Amino acid sequence: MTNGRDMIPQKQIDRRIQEFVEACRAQGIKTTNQRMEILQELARSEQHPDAESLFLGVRKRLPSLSLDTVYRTLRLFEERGIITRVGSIKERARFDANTKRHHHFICTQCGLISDFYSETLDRLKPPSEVEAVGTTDTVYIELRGICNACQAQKRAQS
Amino acid sequence: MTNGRDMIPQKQIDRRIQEFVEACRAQGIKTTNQRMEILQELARSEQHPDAESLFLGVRKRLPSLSLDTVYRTLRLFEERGIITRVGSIKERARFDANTKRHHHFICTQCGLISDFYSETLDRLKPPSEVEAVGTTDTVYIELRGICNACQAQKRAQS
DNA sequence: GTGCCTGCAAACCCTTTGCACTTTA
DNA sequence: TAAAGTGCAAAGGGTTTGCAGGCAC
Repeated sequence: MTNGRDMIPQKQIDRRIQEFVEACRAQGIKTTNQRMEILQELARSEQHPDAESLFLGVRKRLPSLSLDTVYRTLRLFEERGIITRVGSIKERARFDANTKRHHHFICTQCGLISDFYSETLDRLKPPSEVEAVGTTDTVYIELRGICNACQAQKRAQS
Repeated sequence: MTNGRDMIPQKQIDRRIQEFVEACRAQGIKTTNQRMEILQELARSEQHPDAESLFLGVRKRLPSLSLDTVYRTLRLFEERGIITRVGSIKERARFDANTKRHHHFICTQCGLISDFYSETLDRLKPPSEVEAVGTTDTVYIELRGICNACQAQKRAQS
């Protein structure tokens, strides 16, 4: 592998793998070859790859790997907080006809989406260092949490 | 239809429809019954509905409506800036092994995702009015724009 | 009347799942 | 060796598309 701009220092990756092995021990997850390689492939990239890219990359070293193992592994890692998913919680597409500038609160439990308005957030400027990467058109902000209804329900259950 | 809490004043909807008709005239889009009804259904709701909910709602008034017309209409409206989609630009899931607190810049043209760090953004607090809806766990921020490579390419073309 | 729009049905793509076999601890 | 993990193939769910007829302009 060449030292292209999408490379993370090997030292950092080793530390990440070390953390991972410990996390697995602590959580009772088996540290299989497949999982190690998938995590390493992800940790090594700065491209925020999708399941298929990871699959293609890891398969060079592990030709028997199957795509569904990649999906299963990523889901497992995400559930355990070992990795994160970029962007919104994936669900079906939802739409909005509100043309006034606004932001969303999203309940991670029931999926409620609620509009709110905030001049402070509207005025938020992207940090200048981002200019090195590109020009920002919009600052998308999403508050994620638990709505009052879901909280009340939780309290009632306990 | 009852006056539940998910209702938007009819006056506001009428204004929205009026805007829509004008936008269609201006852009040379036909104002069909289906489109009017779909937009009205969306404008009337505060639930940020998905394609299927809209389909079920509109079908009460337009029984011949098909689900793919709803999809086509929503896509058209979105392209023309008449409505917006909640959450990230929908594409396949992409993952991240970076465990340091960070944010993303996303190029809306090529899909590049780039990490950046900002203490200002890390410290951002949700506006207090959101407490009326629920408790915020995380503030998700995404900068959307055009990366330098895509800009250079655009310039080269013109 | 012309060309955009619609409904229908089938295709599509990403992701998930059931099952039998394999591997890890 | 017991339980967890894997590969395979097939299903699943949301979304898109090709086509023939229908409708707005």
